[in-house]
Amino acid sequence: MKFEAVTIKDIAKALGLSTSTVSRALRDSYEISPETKKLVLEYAEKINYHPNPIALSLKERRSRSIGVIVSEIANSFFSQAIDGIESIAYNNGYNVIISQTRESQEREQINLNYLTSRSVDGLIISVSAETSDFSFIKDIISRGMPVVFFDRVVPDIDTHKVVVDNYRGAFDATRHLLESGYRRIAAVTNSETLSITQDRMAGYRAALAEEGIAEEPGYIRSCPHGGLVLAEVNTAVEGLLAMETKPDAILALSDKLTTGCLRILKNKGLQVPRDMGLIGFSNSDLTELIDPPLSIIKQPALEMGEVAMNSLLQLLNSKQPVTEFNTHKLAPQLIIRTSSVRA
Amino acid sequence: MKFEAVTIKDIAKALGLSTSTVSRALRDSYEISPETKKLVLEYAEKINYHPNPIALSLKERRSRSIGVIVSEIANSFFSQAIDGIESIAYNNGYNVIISQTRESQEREQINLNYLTSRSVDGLIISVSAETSDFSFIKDIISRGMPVVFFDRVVPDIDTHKVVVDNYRGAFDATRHLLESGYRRIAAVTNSETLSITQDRMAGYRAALAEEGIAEEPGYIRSCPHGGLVLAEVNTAVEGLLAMETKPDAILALSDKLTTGCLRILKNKGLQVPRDMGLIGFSNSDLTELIDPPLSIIKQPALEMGEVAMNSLLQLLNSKQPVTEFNTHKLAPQLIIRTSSVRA
DNA sequence: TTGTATGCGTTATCAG
DNA sequence: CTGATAACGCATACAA
Repeated sequence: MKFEAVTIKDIAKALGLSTSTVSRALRDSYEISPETKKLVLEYAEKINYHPNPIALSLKERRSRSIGVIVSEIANSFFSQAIDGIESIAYNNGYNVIISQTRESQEREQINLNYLTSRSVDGLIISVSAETSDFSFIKDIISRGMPVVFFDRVVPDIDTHKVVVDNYRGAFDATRHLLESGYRRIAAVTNSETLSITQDRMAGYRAALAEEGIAEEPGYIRSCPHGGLVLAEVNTAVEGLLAMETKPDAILALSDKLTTGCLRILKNKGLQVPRDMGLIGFSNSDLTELIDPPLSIIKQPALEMGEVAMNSLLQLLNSKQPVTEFNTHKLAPQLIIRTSSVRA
Repeated sequence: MKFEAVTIKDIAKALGLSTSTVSRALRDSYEISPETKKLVLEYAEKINYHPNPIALSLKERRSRSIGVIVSEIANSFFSQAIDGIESIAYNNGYNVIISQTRESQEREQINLNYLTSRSVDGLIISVSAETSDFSFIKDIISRGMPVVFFDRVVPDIDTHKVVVDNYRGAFDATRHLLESGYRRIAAVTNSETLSITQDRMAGYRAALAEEGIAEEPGYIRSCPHGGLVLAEVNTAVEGLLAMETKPDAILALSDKLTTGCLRILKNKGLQVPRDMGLIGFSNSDLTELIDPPLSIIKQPALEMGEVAMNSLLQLLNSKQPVTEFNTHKLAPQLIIRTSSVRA
């Protein structure tokens, strides 16, 4: 017994009307008599009629669903952002289809392909760490698919973007470390190709430069898969600790990297910030409960999701092709929790 | 410029063939000549043809997408479960549409209604805390919609279910507290109507009974919205602390409740487990980094999601109506991290 | 005010 | 081997 829904035909047959009359009655068309309308509406209600959205999609050439592509759902930042996206989507009658790339360019391509041919009406994308070839995304945009980037954006693609001020976040955090007395500040970074990595590194460098501190290349350790592969983080931190002049603090450039660094330091018996300064981007909900509480740079993930979805709605609802695009740059929250006095 | 996809018609026209021939060539039908096939396939490739899945859905009466209904996406347990669901779905060519209820029965109804009106081939549901009337879910199942429950199941609805052994989890945790010397163990619980709450409370009670400890009603504090509303948790914990014979330990029955209790205790200057024992269900990723590390009952969320999706696939792929249903009961992981010696 | 015919993109059935 | 036609469920231009 398959899930068989009632169709307009069933109503028409039962009431001795034509499908078009029923259709119009259901849509409350002005050209249907009140009696017929009442008849149809009541019967539809009674047999629990719901229009088939697939048929509607085929007709209207839109599905009222949007696709979301992130690297990993089970990540505080992304799940909070998806929460925000879903809220706005729900309020506007859109379904949200999610898919994850696990930082793989190939999966990104496949998902993109799948979703666009799946006739989603629009896409919200945070690109994968591995992706270097954006021609495919460019292509679907140029073919008229509304796309909004969030978090990991592609600078030279012209469309709505939603980010935090990554430069400022990293700058402020680095400066805070400097003000706390740290001088040898290392950076554990995400894939270098990501916009967010570049912006954050720029902030890091600027803060150091401002203090007249020369950049020490050995202090910059990149994790191409952004901490998704824990071994990468391990290598990075071990590398730092093995240096002759060890850094005295670490700036971690993503959620996973922050908790990864913290975990590794702890495993080695090093306490933060007593033995090593640490501050990083994070949206985990327990950083305040760590003892001593961890200082973090927090992104307004929920709000970013909401803004992204609202931006997408704007694209979806505009009849004219949109040519002016916004880059929404929200403020990151620098949350200082540890005593600022250096050990 | 709308996103216009290439259709079979375009290929047919360009190649001077009929749509049926093109369709068959694309599906590699045996009745098409190799030359024609080659011609069609190459051209399709060239112009980047992809079949319109909406048209296919209409024809095949299935959408190759499934719906997931949870109370909140931005929750470690659920986001990990969704991760697992998406992985299996992806491997099997299904899209995942997520929606959240925020523990509201009304939103659950609306989402259910929206998803079932044919746009989804099956559903994976974790019911909302508020829901008491399950007739609607019963109804859609009886009408043939494949449904799998996970985590929060409805006991008297007959379908596949995926849970952890909640009884055992709570039982073991409570016994651990008892073995550590705690005697006045309180329980901060989720909505009483939830299956998981009942099972966990049964485990809690059994462990106490085994030790000959009488149940103290004042020690059981319920949070109808499962910690989604922080004030609820606050009231619960404050209530416990205000009692003349305060409890010496707390069993927290959900993710949000565990971190909620911890946060509140900390805010009051009470340290766990020195001043108050605490153990609870949690899937947060930082519990090991708290100092002293927090003991938790962890659910294999990712695996639960995978099992749920696999169960749903079984329903989706069976031609016969399924009459035998499994309840997959996975083992919760009791992770003891704090020193077991009572203060 | 209501009914008939057409099309959205695809495949299955039936002809040729 | 290939083509014309109907059907999936719905909305709408066109008839009546």
